[in-house]
Amino acid sequence: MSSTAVRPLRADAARNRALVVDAARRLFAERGLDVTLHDVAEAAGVGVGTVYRRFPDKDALLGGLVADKFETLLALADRAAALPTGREALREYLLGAMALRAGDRSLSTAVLRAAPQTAEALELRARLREVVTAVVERARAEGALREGFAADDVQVVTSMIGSIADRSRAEAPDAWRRYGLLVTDAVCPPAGGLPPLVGEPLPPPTSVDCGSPRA
Amino acid sequence: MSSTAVRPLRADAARNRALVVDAARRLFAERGLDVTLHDVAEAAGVGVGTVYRRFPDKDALLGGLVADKFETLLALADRAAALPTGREALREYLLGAMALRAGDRSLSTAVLRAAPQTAEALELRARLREVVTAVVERARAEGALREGFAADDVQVVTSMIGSIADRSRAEAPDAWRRYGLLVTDAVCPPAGGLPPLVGEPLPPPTSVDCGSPRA
Amino acid sequence: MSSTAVRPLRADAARNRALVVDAARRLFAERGLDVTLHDVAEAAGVGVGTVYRRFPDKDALLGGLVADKFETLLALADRAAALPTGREALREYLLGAMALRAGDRSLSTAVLRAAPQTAEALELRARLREVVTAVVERARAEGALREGFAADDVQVVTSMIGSIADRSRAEAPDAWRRYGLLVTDAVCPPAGGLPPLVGEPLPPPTSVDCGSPRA
Amino acid sequence: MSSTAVRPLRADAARNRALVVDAARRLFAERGLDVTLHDVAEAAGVGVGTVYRRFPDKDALLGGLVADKFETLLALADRAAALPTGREALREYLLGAMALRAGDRSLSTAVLRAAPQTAEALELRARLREVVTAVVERARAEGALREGFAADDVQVVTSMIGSIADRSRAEAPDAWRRYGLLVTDAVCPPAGGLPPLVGEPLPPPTSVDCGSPRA
DNA sequence: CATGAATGAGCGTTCATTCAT
DNA sequence: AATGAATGAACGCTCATTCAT
Repeated sequence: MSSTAVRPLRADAARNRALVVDAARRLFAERGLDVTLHDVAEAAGVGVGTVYRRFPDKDALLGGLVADKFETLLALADRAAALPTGREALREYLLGAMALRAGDRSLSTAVLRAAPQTAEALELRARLREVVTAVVERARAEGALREGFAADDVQVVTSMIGSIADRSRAEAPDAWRRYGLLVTDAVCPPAGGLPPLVGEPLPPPTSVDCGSPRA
Repeated sequence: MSSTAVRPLRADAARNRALVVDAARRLFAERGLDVTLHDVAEAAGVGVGTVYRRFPDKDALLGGLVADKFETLLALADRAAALPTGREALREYLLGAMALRAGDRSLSTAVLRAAPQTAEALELRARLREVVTAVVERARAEGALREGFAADDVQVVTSMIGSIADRSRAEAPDAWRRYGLLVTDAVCPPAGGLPPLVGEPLPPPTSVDCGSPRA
Repeated sequence: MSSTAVRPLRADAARNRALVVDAARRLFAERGLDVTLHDVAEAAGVGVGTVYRRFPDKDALLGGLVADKFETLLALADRAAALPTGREALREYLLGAMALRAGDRSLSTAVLRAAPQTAEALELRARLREVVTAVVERARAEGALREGFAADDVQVVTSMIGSIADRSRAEAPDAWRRYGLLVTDAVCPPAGGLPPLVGEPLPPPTSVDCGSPRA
Repeated sequence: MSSTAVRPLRADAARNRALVVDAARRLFAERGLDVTLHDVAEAAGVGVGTVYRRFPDKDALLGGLVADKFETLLALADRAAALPTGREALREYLLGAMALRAGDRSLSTAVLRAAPQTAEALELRARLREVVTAVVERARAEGALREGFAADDVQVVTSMIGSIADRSRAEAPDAWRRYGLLVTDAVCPPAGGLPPLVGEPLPPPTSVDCGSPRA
């Protein structure tokens, strides 16, 4: 059992690794994927070499963040699955996943091109998918689901809302909720009929439409 | 009226500008935002310097593409507005705008950061907004609109769908329609009740979610 | 005929290209192949980008120098071939090639790993080889050649002497001649019998032996 | 004698030094001078810090290898000196030294820039020189030596052949012998007259000539 | 005006060397 | 004394932008 256990990092190394990950998460969340590793290193207060010591390249760093994200989503899904009805569970998960996604730009802009093919990330993803599928099927069984909606659609609609959040994060970090609810209601309407939309429309930004601005 | 009229470009200058815009549109649509201006210049058959003479920087060039887009959208809106019911008109416009947006990667990924404060673009936008508002209000008057939905929400939901299209354009250029209809139905349900979703879910790409991949 | 003719470089471009080539030749000759292209650019008084505009990468620059070298060697071989006897011709070429090689470190240290597969260089090399083969065969016909020596051995012995020259260039730029003559005499002895070696031995440098020090 | 004796290293320190030297010799011989000190440390089973404790920098480590080499050469020279004639002895030593040199890339390519001013190395070198001088003088006395050839020329011609070996080690590790014999014959011809050259010419590598390729 | 040559900061990455543990 | 984490200058190379021709 001790053979595969990685030796724990030295105290200073662990601290620096955490600094790097924190800085990376923050910068990627704020500015998307075109932050440089020099930026990350500087924000973490370490040298570039230190970043490269922990992560073989930029994608590995991004991939590392992704694994964290999966863990958070899995915890969310487990909490949601514990709710009494499928409807509540699905709405809880959808809105929760959207909120997570809305809070972190890095995981959207382009990040995961080839990135996180780590065994860890893949396994977490598989487990997450199981839980989400169960939740979706419960909602379907209750007749609470838009006909034809599938478990794999969950990540798509989440992503969609994420792109809105990326646009408005700076001025109105919660503006995405108006659209998150619109879509959640479309997938799985609330028990008591559709309420009016919350909040205000996102004003036309600068142009007819726009994905996620960078830098 | 003559006071705002900029002096018309000389014939060859205008032709060059058009060459640049055409080339830029094509390249950005094909290859996303990381084409170099040398690529654009070469594709346009002009020197880089010529591109810079017409557009102060890369962003301005991207912005320049927007004006064209507005014209197309305006034509679409006019056609939609001619339909007999507000419901039909709004659904036509929404799905049409989504389709336009889905067909052009350049205008999504990161494009319009500061973008198109040209007088031309602003005026087109204003006119477009008027037509869309009229369409939305007709739908509202018919009771065909989700309560609280506003004209300014149109560009937001269009953009949302665009981000999905960006993700899947390469493998399944029409995959966005499944979600475009989901959202359109949420905004303005079809007359005969909700049909099942069309198509198949977009498979999870590499990760939990992802905005618009680049390059 | 004009279609394949490359358009002549603009005056400034040609001047800068020449500056780059001159600087590169000088630096490579002095310091071997580990000069950086920043060094070359600085020595040439241009920006790095300019170097990269003319030569796609470092190897291309090295390759360019190689073509020049072949031309010089070819001229030498033609001159040597015009001498009355094969013995004189071969000795002239050997000592001349050694001298050229001794004067330029760049073409030795490691340069031509993969480098000069340009059509130009290959053709020059082929022509050079023909002329050298003719010279070698004339010497063989005269009985002036060490038995078994082949035309392809010429470049090897030249290279050998070059490595000596690299060692002593700084202190005694002509010290290679002692060994160049030793080897030339071994390949093709002078008409009147072996004279004593010229010059003095290269003193043991720092160590038992040493190829070509770098930097 | 005790005054120059440095305090002996502690047993473990001495063992570590030996581990480092062994690993360095092996890696440099295999892969040339661009192995990193991390590679050396890892191969030695110690930390990089330990390497630096024993050798102030990379050059010093390379220099450290030289002392070993001198010991081997000294043993070779002693064996050669025991042969009955000066001619045999000199040829034995020359070809043996060339073979040693040909077998180890590390000691050639660039290695000994500032190298081995250790007392140990200097003393070994001095003793080696004495033995070699004696061998050379015996050959001279027998009339077996090219006129003017000096003991200090031995290391030069050895080095020369080494540079050839570096070029061909990968494909034909014994190709140097053709040239080693050519040079040995030029310095000290065999008793029965010059035989034809052995082997085949080294084919022109990629270019007219080339010292010691790296990596 | 159009051209494309020139620029140089900045990219991701490496590695000799230092120093806290 | 030994370790290996940390450092940061430097590498080859790119490309948005400027400016001489």
